[in-house]
Amino acid sequence: MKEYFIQNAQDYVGQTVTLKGWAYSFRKGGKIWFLQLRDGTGIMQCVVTKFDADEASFELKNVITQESSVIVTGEIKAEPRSPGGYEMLAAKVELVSLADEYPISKKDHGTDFLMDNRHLWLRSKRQHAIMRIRHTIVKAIRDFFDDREFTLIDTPIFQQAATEGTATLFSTDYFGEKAYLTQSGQLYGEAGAAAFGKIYCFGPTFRAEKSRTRRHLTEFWMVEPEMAYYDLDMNMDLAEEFVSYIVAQVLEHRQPELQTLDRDISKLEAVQAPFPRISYTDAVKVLTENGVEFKWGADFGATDETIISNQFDRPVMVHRYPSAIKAFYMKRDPEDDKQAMALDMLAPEGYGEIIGGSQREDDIEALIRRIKEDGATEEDYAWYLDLRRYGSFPHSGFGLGLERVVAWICGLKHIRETIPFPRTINRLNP
RNA sequence: UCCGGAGUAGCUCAGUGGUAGAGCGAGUGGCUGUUAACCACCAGGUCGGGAGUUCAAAUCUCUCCUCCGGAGCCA
Repeated sequence: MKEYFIQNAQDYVGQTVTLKGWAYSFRKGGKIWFLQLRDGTGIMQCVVTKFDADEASFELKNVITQESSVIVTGEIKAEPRSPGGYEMLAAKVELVSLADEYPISKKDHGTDFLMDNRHLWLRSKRQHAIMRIRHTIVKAIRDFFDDREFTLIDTPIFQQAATEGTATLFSTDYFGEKAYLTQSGQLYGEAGAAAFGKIYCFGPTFRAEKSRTRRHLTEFWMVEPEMAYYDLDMNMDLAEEFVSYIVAQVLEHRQPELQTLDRDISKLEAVQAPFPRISYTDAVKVLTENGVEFKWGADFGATDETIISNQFDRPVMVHRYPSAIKAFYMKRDPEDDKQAMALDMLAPEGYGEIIGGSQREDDIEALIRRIKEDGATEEDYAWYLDLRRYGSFPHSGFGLGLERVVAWICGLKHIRETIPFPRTINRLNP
């Protein structure tokens, strides 16, 4: 059976087709009514008149409600007066199911109300645009790595130990044993890199931090590539190529959606490699020059990140952070032990950190020393240390937070709109 | 955890001691080109919960709850 979708309307001009969807909105007149039909791919204006449609179809105007499911058959025409440029002259409108009074009207609603109705809110134009851009970003991520000799290695969500030791994790009972929901797949990714050379994992990540800001979710998606024989510079080369590719793909495939969101396209078009790279030490100078009192050794706060990223029109990579504020597995700078071979990528326009990564420590003695400094034991990291014991190798990787990238590319004020069903400190439902 | 803000009709809000309000949405009627349509009519309230002050509390006081924003922490 032939299926017809609204997004392909230009191919149907002059044809009589059947569209299946929901009544997004309508205007009712005495002898004519307009039905905006939503089918998940787009919105089609259907014109139902007393003369062109059968009587039962026309009289539906007296009963149909917003979001009722309907099947409409009619001829597609190019029509400049229609919002989408095309419209259907309906011959038949079949009511599949009459909807109860729909909670979401076209007027303003508060975010909390909309989030309580997130399962319905997803039907709206704006949310539709965001989710389709998210989809394109996910596809770009997979295509990018799949086209560059990376192998997908899925890493476990239940983990026995924290990856970085600092963050608060969700714990759960695992048949009498304590297990944590993953904070990162990286350690497993390193095992993958030793087996396959270049790998990536891409899945949900959990943080139990009681963060309450527009940049935080308790459950979010992270993609983490890990590359054998990559040093910090190669890591940064890959990261900038990766992010420029994602932005380019969205610009190529999602112009209407960006327009729906009123996104300033020129800001995205500026995102071209190479990205500026500055050391942590230079970033501190930038802060000092901007009147911020900042001591070398501290971590950047949200406003510090904004000041740094505002110096540039594209993402900036800050590298060589103080080792004291970075994780134990990051390689130390051979030229200065106080610095770790870490990199953070800060998105423009104040969207903050979208990538965190590093060259990994490949010296087993240095690694053991740091594990002990953190109060852990060699046994805790037995299998991880094996990776250094059996053919240690220089390697690097990074993690990119999907939702922050979606928020940035879509120009959203809050990260909670970037994922279909956000999980935040105060939201577990719907 | 800390700091700040909010809670009144289905929704968005106004209402600072004296009879509970508006717009939108719902309902009814009208309209052959609507784009958040328009016109007319109409229904709709535990003012977040509890306690207190007062002749009188949505309004003042105390307390609890819920939500929002920010800090910290992070992608």
